[in-house]
Amino acid sequence: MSLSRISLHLDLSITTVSRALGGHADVSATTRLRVEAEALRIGYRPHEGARRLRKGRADAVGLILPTGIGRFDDPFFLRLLSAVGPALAEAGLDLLVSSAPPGEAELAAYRHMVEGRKVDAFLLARMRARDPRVDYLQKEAVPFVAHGRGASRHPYAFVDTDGTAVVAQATRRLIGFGHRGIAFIAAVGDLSFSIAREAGWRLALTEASLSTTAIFHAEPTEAGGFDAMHALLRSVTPGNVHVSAVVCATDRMAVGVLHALAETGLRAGRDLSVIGFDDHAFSSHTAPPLTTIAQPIEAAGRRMVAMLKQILAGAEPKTLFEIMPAHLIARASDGPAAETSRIETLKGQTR
Amino acid sequence: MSLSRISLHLDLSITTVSRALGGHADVSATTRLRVEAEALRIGYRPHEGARRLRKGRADAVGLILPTGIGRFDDPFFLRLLSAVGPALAEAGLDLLVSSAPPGEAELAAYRHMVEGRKVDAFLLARMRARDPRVDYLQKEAVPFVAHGRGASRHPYAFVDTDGTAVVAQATRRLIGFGHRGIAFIAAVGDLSFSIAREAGWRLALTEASLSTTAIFHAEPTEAGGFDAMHALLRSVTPGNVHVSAVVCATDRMAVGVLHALAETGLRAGRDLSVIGFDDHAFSSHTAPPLTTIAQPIEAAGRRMVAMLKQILAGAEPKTLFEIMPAHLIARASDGPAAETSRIETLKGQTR
DNA sequence: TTTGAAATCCGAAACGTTTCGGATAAATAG
DNA sequence: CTATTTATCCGAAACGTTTCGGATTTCAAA
Repeated sequence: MSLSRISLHLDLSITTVSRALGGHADVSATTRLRVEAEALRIGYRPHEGARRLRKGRADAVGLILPTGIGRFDDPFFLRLLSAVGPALAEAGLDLLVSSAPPGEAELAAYRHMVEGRKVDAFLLARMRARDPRVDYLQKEAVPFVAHGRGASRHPYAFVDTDGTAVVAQATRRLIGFGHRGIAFIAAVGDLSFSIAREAGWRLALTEASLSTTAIFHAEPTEAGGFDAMHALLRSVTPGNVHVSAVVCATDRMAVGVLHALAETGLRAGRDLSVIGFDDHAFSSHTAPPLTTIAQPIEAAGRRMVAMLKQILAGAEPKTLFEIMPAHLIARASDGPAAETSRIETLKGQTR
Repeated sequence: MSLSRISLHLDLSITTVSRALGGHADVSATTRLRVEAEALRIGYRPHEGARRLRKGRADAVGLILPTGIGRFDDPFFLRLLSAVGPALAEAGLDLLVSSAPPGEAELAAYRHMVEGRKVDAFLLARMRARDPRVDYLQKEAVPFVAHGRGASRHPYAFVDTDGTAVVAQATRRLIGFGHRGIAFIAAVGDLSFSIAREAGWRLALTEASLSTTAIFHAEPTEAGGFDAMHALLRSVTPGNVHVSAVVCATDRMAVGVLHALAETGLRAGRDLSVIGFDDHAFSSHTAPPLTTIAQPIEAAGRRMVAMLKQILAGAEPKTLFEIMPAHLIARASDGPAAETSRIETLKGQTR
């Protein structure tokens, strides 16, 4: 109804109008101008459905948010979304979003989009070490770009933060402060970001010949960090490592740690050093303000879109990857180690 | 290529296959079964583009995230998205997401989806009192359901939280605690949720013949709350109202208030009562845990989708609305008023 | 037996786009 | 002046679906 409107009005064929708008060479400059003017005048927009039907692609990409405990309101995704949205729009790609808890429902959501030919490609976030999503998408040969990387049989396109390097750096900072017992609170599951960050902690500790036994696992939420800190406090008994610092896999966990600490009367930054990861908006407003690590989420999102465009244009996914640096933001939740472990003395006091 | 595959294999016409799958009455039970079996066998999925082209609708709804300072990583949107995603999927509707800062770019994003016929309807969040989005969509006759409501010439479908009632209740609680100077920290701009909440504060205060002059405006972020609290502290001079409690338009602002308070040495809950709104995940882990108000975001999202289905089925938008109750969650950031304003004594001390 | 209705099926057109393979006219080369 | 290239244009088909308006067969009512 629409290309034909222009063609009727200008007394041209539909073909010519289409090719004029498409920027093909076999239409004269003057007709192209006429067509463009008329298209503008009537506010012409190609019908997406028709174009997709004809061209066989959807010009859309899918993103499925992992919901479920601890994942469904992580600021990470919103930051990623708001970076990815405009970048995609500029590339003429639509973004189809759905959400599903990891597991069968999640794969069903991916299948739904793939089989309905709703999207040409996917953006994947929150990678897991062994990720069934990449197995599925590679089997179906639908392209994707991941944020994070796991241990996959076949390589894929990804952008990742160098969590290992920066957490090692943060841990060395704690060692430099004189801390000798440094715990890590990891996320449960095989979330690749947590694994990488844990590796950094482990690296710095073994470099300095310190123990890596003080590791705790919890949901990557405030409540998870809270529980993990309680477990840590319970686990400290004479003979164990004297933990005086904690690095957390995420800021949200660090907030829970701070809370658990405040409950006991211990002062974060003085009695126990705490470092987080993500530098979310609330992290500079905790008590005390959280020393944490900032990762370039928005830049990563834009880079992912750029890669996607390359893949859609025929580039080989395995050649596309980028590891972005993150940097430490020193605030007030860490500092020099006290001479004696405050946790120990606390233990002695309370029964 | 696909309906025809089935029709060839079963020696039926494409028409019959289509109507069998479509559940029409003019196809015998036995053929319907045969068709369904074959469809299942080859994993048939209708081509979305073709269907859209033919039926003239997109079977998709749009949601444009308001980005920009203070908005781009609000947990609210993620919670809304994760509720709305599965509900929409179940209704056979796709969700197209983009993001744009309020203003010209935002309207352009809406136009992009409308004019490309990418969506049949919209979900609107973060309503403003005078919202150019509703003007545009009503002018174009594109259906939508909003979360929140503003002052619009023509009524529209919405679900909203009864922010006024519950904030009034919270304010009365503070009055019951003996507070007489109760400030409100509102969000800048004409965000309808903030206006409604402010009205509740105003209502309870005038009921009790108390002053409503202590109102501050800031970005609805942690930093905004932090700044507003500083402004509040500065504004307290002998002769002014003695503020001993603050109700914040959002939890994120309350976090900033708590931070500013901690900096001065004042204790929230004892020296100054603070109440937030939203009950985000971090709110039970602040220091002290935040007394706040929980609103049913997920239920609201599902209700919005239900309304959308009704509108798409022909219901009149102005008949569809629901105001959902919110409830107060008492934690530790508020409590009885001290005899003398702690802020006053602080003022006296510091120079 | 005839007639009409009911049940079941199907051909063809249409949705709006892109593209293949020419067609026509003008310009250039021989 | 003819032959060939070049510049523009266009008809028709195709993408996969739904639906309109019959067509055919079957069956019961008259």
